[in-house]
Parts: sequence; structure tokens; C-alpha cells
Amino acid sequence: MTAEGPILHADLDSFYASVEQRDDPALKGRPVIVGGGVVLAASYEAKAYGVRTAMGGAQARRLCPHAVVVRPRMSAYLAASRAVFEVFHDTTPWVEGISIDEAFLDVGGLARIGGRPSHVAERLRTAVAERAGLPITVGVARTKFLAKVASRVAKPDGLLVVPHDGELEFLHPLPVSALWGVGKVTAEKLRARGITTVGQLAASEHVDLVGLLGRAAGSHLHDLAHNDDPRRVEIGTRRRSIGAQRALGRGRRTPAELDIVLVALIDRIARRLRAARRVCRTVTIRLRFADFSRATRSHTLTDPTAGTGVLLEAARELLVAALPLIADRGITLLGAALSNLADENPFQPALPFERQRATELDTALDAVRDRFGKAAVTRAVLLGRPDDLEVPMLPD
DNA sequence: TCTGGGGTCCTAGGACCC
DNA sequence: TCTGGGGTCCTAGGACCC
Repeated sequence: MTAEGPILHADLDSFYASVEQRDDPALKGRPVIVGGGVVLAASYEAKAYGVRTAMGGAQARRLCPHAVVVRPRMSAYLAASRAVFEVFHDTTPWVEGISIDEAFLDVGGLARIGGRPSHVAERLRTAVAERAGLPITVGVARTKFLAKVASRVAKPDGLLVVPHDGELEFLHPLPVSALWGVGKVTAEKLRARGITTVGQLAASEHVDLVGLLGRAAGSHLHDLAHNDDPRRVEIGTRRRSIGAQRALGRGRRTPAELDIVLVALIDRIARRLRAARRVCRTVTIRLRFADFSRATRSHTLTDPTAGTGVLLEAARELLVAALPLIADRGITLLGAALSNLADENPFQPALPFERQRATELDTALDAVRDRFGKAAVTRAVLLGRPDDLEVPMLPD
């Protein structure tokens, strides 16, 4: 479903770091870095020193030695996000969540009751500050893309409205990296052609951009540069994959250790799948090696499932097939994802939770017993959740 | 102390079918 | 016997986003 009207892009500022500063008054006004190995979020005080999201922790500390480094508290961020989204939904039913800290709101239908979009946006900012205690920036424009760019320009704790008759004046001087979909690689390709601003992009031929960037990306950027963005705010879209991953550090890992990690990953995502009342057909494992190169291996099942046993079996086969690669290059991350999602068949409801769980365990046990004999069915892997059932692991 | 954890979408080649 | 075009699905990789 889509709506039509002026669009707000609401984006919490340095979200994780703001939550930390909100919850610990001692952190207010100080540079705060959330994360360990890499920076998940940095407060604006830390950003002033050049600290950026996704930067290595060591580099961040060199740039800002007096920063307070805090461990992420995901549950606190999730709760804060829910509170903010409540404010969004109290503003308009047309809320399209983009991530934990960001959403598009269509306020077209509010013209009579809510006043002008700029007033709606200002009230939204006030409500988020009062009800969630967090700073938020709002961009307002006719299209999603312009609203998004506006909020980026207005950060932090700001509000920017792009007027209808000032769209191109706003857009064309911006660097190409302001466009959604232009990252490092694309920016560099464009720069090599002498294209650094959106205005220069708009002056480029469609065919040239397609030749340079591919059909989809080339067309997309050409359209955006000409301020052509017909996407409306959409609600009710569903996730297309569910995944989890674990960084492993640099030490060597035995197959049995990898198996423990894999069991935990599959267990976690299969639970999430069932909680969402969905099933999947494709299992993917993701590998990252010591040199930071990556590989994925996937397998598509004939029948959709949400059963841990079946998914684990498929994932294990993929992992076993990839072991030579791992032996060669050294593994630093293992991930798993489920895709090809569909709704659970309402006419064949899943078994009640306990029975289903037990059935899955039996399946897993049987599979290992068949493949490796009784001796291989060794022991439990509890992974810190005592309510979890025991799952056997592969032998070394 | 080099490198987290969650996603989306696109491309390209090969298998397979009509 | 040789030769088509088109479509779908699967797999792997890659760019990008927060």
C-alpha cells in the first residue's frame, strides 16, 4: 500500500550514542563511542574528532583518545526505537520503517487536521524529545529521495524543508555521494569520468551511465539526478531474509568449533523465522576469510520449512563443502541466512512449540547418528541459554 | 586491538523447459 | 540435422545502506 503526499524522513541522530548519553548523564556533552572492534555509533562530540561509524576501534581511539567507549546495549536501543516509532504512528498511519532509527512518513493526508508539513515535522521532533528523550532530524520534501537528502543535510537535531520550487537548486550542487546508492566504488567510477556533483550527473547521458554502472544503477542515478523519484511511502512490506553472523577473530578454528557456531546461528534464525510465522527454502552460509575476502554458499530446498533440523543439515553440508577453502584462507566470520521466505501454511500449522522443538532435536540427532554413528552423538551445546535443548556436534 | 551485525537489490552464467 | 528465442530458477558475487 502506498500513500501520496509530502514526505518526512525522520532520522535519529547518532542513535546508539544518544541512547547512552540519555541513560547516563555523565556522558552528556562528552565524546561517546559505542562498540568495540568497530565503531557502531559515535556521538557528535566524537564525530568532531573524525570518528565515524564502521571505523576500526583502534583508529577511533587514536583520533579521540579521551572518548568514552561503551559496549552496545541492543535491548535498550530496541526499546528506544519502539518508543520513537510509537510517536511516528501517532503522527500518521503511513510509516515506512527503514531501519531501527529511521523512517519515512507520508503526511499528505494530514493537511487539514495537522497543518503544514513543517508544523507536523516540528511537532514530531518535540514529541520524540519529550517521549523518548532523543534528538531527531527531519527532512521534508515532495519525494522520498529529497526528504532523505534533506535530513542528512540538516543533521544533527535539525529540520529542513525543501520547497517545491527550489528542488533543483537544492539538489544539483550536492556531491554525488549524497545520492542513495552511491558508495565508495560508484563515487570513484564517477569521479574518474569527472563527475562529482549531482548537477554534473544530471548533465550526463543515460546510456553512458548505464554503460558505466550497469542497467539498474545507471538508470536509477540518472533519474535521481533529474529529480525523478516516483517511489511512495509503503507500508506492510515484509522482510525477504533473516540472518545472523558471528565474527571469529584471527585464531584458527577446528571444524567442531565452527559447527558449534553454526548450530547457534541456525538455532537463532530458525527461531526468528518461526516467531514471524514464516517458512524458507534457501539456506546461505557466509564466510569471511583472514584477508577479508568473502564467499557465500547456498542451497535451495524443495519444500519450504521452519524446522531447525532440516535447516541445520543443509547448512552443515554447505559448511563441510567449504572446509577446504577455510583451511586455505583462515576463517574470521561465519554467518547464516534464510531467504526465499513465505508465510507459514495456515492449513498446516506448525506443531505447538515444545513438540516442534523436540521433533527438531530428534531429527538432528537421527541425522548425526546415521552419518557418524552413535559415538558421534556426543554432547550438548548449550551456548548460554539453559532453556535450549541439546544439539549434537560434528566430530573434529 | 583492524574489521560488527543486520539487511536490500542487482548482475551474470548455467541448467532446464517450451 | 541444425538452429531459434524466451522464460524461470538457482548459485555466487558484489555494491550499498544503517
